[in-house]
Amino acid sequence: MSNQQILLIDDERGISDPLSYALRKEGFEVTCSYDGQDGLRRAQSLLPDLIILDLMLPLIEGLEVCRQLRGDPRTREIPVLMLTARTEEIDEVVGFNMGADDYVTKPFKMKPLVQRVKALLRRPHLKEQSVDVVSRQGITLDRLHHRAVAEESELPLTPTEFKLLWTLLRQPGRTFNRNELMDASRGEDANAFERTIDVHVRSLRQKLGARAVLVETVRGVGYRFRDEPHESIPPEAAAI
Amino acid sequence: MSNQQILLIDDERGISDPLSYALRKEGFEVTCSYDGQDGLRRAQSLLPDLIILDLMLPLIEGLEVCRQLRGDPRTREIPVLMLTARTEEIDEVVGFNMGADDYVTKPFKMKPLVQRVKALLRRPHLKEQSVDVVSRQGITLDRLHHRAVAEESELPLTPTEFKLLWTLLRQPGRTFNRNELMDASRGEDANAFERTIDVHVRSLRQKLGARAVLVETVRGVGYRFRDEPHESIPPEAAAI
DNA sequence: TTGCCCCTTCACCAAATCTTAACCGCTACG
DNA sequence: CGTAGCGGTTAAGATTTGGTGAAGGGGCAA
Repeated sequence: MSNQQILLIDDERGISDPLSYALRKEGFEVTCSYDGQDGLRRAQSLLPDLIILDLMLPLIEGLEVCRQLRGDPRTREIPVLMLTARTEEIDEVVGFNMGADDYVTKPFKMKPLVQRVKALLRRPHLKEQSVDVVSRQGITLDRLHHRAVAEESELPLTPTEFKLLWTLLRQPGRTFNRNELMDASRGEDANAFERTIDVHVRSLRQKLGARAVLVETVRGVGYRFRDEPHESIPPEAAAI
Repeated sequence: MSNQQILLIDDERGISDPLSYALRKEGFEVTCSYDGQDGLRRAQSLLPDLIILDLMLPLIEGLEVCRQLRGDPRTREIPVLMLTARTEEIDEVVGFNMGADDYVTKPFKMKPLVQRVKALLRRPHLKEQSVDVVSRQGITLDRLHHRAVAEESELPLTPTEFKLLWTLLRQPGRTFNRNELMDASRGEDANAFERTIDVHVRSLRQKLGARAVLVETVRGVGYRFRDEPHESIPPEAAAI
């Protein structure tokens, strides 16, 4: 029981069985569930370290399960890896902005999937690592498909704008100075006119429309993505 | 930018100037010092994230500076990058085991040096890495997010005010003279009208409202942040 | 090659912020 | 009391910073 626990919710035994086998061989403790309702119940009682969730499920479908997981404070933080059958479904997932942390399309290779699982589990607090989807405040970025969605409607971002937003979105609330944004958006390269960032930010804001306010200017420093939900900054924690 | 701060101690302007320029362009906040004594003082008031130290210095030579930095608990953990003129000197330095964290021989290329600097800063140093959050008496400063919070409500500080408060807050009870506060808030530049600080202190106090008393005036010397584990902060007087 | 898209610069403006300097009142001390 | 020194206040002027419109260049596909 000292191992990490994974809850696998999928009704297709053809998927479920080999996957659970593979995961167990990697040393994980795997619990299987074959429909949404049961999966949800187990998630809430087990509080596993990770949930692998099929999009198409009997009784309650995957998206709804995901939504409910996110709605419950006990399960809110558990990483969810979504399995989808068709590529188009991804759009749906991304579009509904259900907060899956990553997803994989079926059919999938076992190795890469296990890798993704490990990556998600390795991530302790920071939302980083090899996550391909980031989603905040109604904006979802998928860097695999290079798609940006804001509340159903797709955002036609240019590569630079995308990387910029990706960087900001990955660490909401953190302020980045123009240099950081510079080499985040433009690979390496280094020295360019810092103000270039401003121009990109501008066009980004234009495309974000009403959501433009989420990209905040921190005068004298740089930019940051608004991060409101929680307020708690460790009070007396980091004293010298 | 109240981002990472570097103290550069080197008397050769031919080295010092271009290096500080390069580092600033990378987004660091650089303070220069041109002799060992001054450098040591500044290190203790600034508590920078990194110190670049020339081995050959007027007044107090580099090794001695390094030794004293290591002897002071406040500066003990700050990474030191040593600059030496000749390769043989490195052996000497290493031999004395003064605890420099890295060495670079002059002449050096700018790029690699900046790389080393970044590496040192990235490294989760001995204990905990550089402090990004400071919190005292109900006031919390977070330089990563660039947020100042006093009892739930956010303080809209200007960059200078932020740095000022950051400096005071990091060493509560310690009195800083106006020069120290000057180069803490004004990154470099040095001798401007000292009274400028007074004006900043005033606007800082205004924004602190009831907590203004925490920024104390030490007549004839400078300012300090109140340290005493104070009991109750004025209850109703919160309005400005 | 042309046209289009995207990135980068540049110039200009308004707003935010910093500095300076003058004026005041308070405090310490004979 | 009287005075010098020091910090508090204020307001105006100087400077910095970010927003914006537009021009120029490069890459790429038609």
